[in-house]
Amino acid sequence: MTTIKPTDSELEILNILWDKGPCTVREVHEVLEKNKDAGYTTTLKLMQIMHDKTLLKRDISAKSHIYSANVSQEKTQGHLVKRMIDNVFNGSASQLVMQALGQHKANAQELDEIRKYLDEIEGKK
Amino acid sequence: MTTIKPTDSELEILNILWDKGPCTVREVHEVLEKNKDAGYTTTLKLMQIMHDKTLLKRDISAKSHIYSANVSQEKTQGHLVKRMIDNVFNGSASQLVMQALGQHKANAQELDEIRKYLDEIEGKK
DNA sequence: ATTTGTTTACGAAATAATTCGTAGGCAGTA
DNA sequence: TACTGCCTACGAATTATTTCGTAAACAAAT
Repeated sequence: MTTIKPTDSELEILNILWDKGPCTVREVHEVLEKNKDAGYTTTLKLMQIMHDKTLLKRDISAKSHIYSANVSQEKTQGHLVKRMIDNVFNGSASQLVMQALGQHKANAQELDEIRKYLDEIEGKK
Repeated sequence: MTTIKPTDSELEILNILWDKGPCTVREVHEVLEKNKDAGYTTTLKLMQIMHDKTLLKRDISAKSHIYSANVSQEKTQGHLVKRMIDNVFNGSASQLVMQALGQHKANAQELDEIRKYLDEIEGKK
């Protein structure tokens, strides 16, 4: 089993690639720069390392290499949530759910979605 | 604003202290040993560092110092969940909730608790 | 009094993550 | 051709985290 455990910096980059699709280092870097200041080669190096770890794949046929995520957003989110349930909530998903809802007030539509999802789960039993 | 961001090792120790209350290093270490092997002084050092960071407080009146958590479990869980919502789920708590429920099948009782909690939230509007 | 065991403190090695300087390649332009 | 700008690769410094060896203090037991 492959354990997906990106660092915070890696996650920032993955988020950009999930959002925008395949990008050059330059494009990723420009998005990152909006929130923090880091040198271009720092971003480059990070993405190269992520490629080594197979978190990213790349197309090097052109001069500017094109990187894209090699792990799905859903699977990564799933892994991270599972880790949090185990390490922070002693295995209780419902505890996490309640903390999440308490933390960030969801709107009525979101709450409905969740209800529907609960029905779905319960229906399957 | 104090940002609570314990590392994985620190979280293991906090979990023990939240569970058992104030403990000596020895007591914490014995629990840790069940799951991994690490030297006693490693645990000691970690707890000293956590004390420096004010994650723990301690009573040094006796020879064996007594450590306890200096951050509440609830608040820490809250911070970590918020971080995850922001960094991994683009601010959508409901996305996290659904991933959590998909990840770890909750039992009927847990689902009920969640429903009740949803009602509570909605009732307040 | 000496030994034994348990404790803390300290320092430093080992590992992991982040950052960036510099060099070399290559394309476009003066 | 020579200059400029942008790209990758590489190596290394920096910072954070984890690990542990060793020494000193102290109490209990021999």
